[in-house]
Amino acid sequence: MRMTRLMLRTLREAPADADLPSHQLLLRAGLITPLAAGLYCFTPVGWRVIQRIEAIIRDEMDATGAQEIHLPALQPIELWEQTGRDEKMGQTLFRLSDRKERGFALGPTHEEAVSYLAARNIQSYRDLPVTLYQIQTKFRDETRPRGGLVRLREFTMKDAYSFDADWKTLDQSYALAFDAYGRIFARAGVPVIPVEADSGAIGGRDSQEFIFITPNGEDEILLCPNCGYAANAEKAEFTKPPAIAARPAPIEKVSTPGQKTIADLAAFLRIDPRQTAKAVFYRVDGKPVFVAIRGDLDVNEVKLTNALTAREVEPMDEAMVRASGLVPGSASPVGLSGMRIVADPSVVEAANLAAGANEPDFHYLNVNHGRDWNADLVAEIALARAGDACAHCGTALETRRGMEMGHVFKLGTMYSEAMGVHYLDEAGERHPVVMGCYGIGVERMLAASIEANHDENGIIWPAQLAPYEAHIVALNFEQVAVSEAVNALEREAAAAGMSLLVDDRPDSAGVKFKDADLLGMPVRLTVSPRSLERGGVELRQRRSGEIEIVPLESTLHRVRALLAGL
RNA sequence: CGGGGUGUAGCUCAGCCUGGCAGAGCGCUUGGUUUGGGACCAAGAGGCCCACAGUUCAAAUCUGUGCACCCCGACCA
Repeated sequence: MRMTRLMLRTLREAPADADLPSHQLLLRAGLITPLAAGLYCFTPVGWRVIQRIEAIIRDEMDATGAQEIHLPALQPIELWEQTGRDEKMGQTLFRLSDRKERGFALGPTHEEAVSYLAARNIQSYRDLPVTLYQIQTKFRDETRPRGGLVRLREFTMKDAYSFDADWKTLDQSYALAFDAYGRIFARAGVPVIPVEADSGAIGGRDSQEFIFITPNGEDEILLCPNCGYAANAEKAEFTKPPAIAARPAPIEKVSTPGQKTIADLAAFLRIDPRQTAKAVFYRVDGKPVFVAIRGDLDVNEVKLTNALTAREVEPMDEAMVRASGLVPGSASPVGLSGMRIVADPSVVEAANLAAGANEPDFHYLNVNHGRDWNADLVAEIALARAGDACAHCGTALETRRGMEMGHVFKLGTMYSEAMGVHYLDEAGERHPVVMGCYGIGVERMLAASIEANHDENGIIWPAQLAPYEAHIVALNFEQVAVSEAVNALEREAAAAGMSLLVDDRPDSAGVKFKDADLLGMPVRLTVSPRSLERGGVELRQRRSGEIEIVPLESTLHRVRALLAGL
């Protein structure tokens, strides 16, 4: 492709509203153009990269025996009502209606649709196992799109779904997908680590995320430097610091003027925060819930949501706090009525805790669960933090930020039961199919690859993502010797199925070199009177900056050899 | 949805406080000189100053209300 024909506009400066390096470079290199929040147009060069990513995904998915399909993005709302997810997805689901006022939704994911398809094509154990996948547009009315291509409202997802006769063979299907993911991300130049994750709105049992560790990520990951345990903060297990042992003593009310936070209270009473009970209030699906946890710990809202099998958990607003008769800063589970009390085991097992007295400026000492108050539900709801002990080996956990690149779930039978995906076994008995699902965000992968592969001058494409295999910078293109050399390279590349980007613009050398660095092709070939005089073409590797002069005849051969090694 | 920020040329931004002709650099067009790291000269094109309402003789500027976009938190690939 010649740049004089290519629709591409590079920018010297990054638009002011771009923060992430990937977002800035995508805009500066002219790969995308914003249309609205969370919506981007892809230019010819940008789209080529998307297609390269999709090609890698297809290659690796096909290699596992998965079969590509295509499902509609536009779906009748009844499909979502069948699994109850029209409710569960809430505002995230884009809804619309047709001319006859029939309700539709734009698919944010495709478990329902694929189950519909599977139910009509899978009948016998002989049809199993099977894994289906598609690369398709998803629509999510995100509360906050962000980071350029990191979080979009319309995006492309590779979503795969496995169908098995039982959990044992699901494990095999899951392992196949898991291994394929490792290869896909490696080929795209995105280093990832698998971490344990919560399964969220998709549901199911085991689930793991492939996380690209980057300070620009949205997720918090806890890592054990010793045993390698890795989990999303919302899921992470840890060993809590032990409670301070004590024999139950009589409850006692004390004056604590102005002491509202745990830190204040502990300092005022000269006790360890572990000897206090913390009260946090939540609005759970519209109802007030009182949550008690030991003072040195924090509540993990995802764990809380799961423990309550709730749809929505949010901090209680002030109006509800007041209406509930709670005294912020001195709230107490003792004598509390009118709302559910959820407690972390830490606060149930500890003795003689300091807790609020539900009266401003007063706290109780020696509060004991089972004697002074009772929880309606005791569940592990503590949030793991940096420095907490690894549940497996006791080493202090570390935290990192990360970007979720892919997510794999063992769904089990929840969708197959709701959608009627059954098979008959050898004995003629009917069973729900056991499902798994596996997703990758295509645009996010592009963003992550740039995050992982760039320098101050621009993008450095991994060989398999590069929109063109080499970037020819032609200087003095009007000179016959130069244009003939370029023509020869183009003819040879076409015959060999290689793609070249040829800068045949009349601009100055500096402009062309800057653009070549910005656009980031792994190999730059400079063809100029000077290079020809020196014996051919100047070949420069984008990542290393290494330069060599190669004879014209062997240039593409050399390029191929280099790309194979990248 | 809560908190913060920003809306002026394709991009980066001045101008706004203290109301009075719409600005600069880059980019774009034309002509010329250049051609190994964002060259130079000359001449141009390009604006509903986010929208609406108000105050005023007069509004990019002051007031109000919306809207859009970005960033931080609750959701997800």
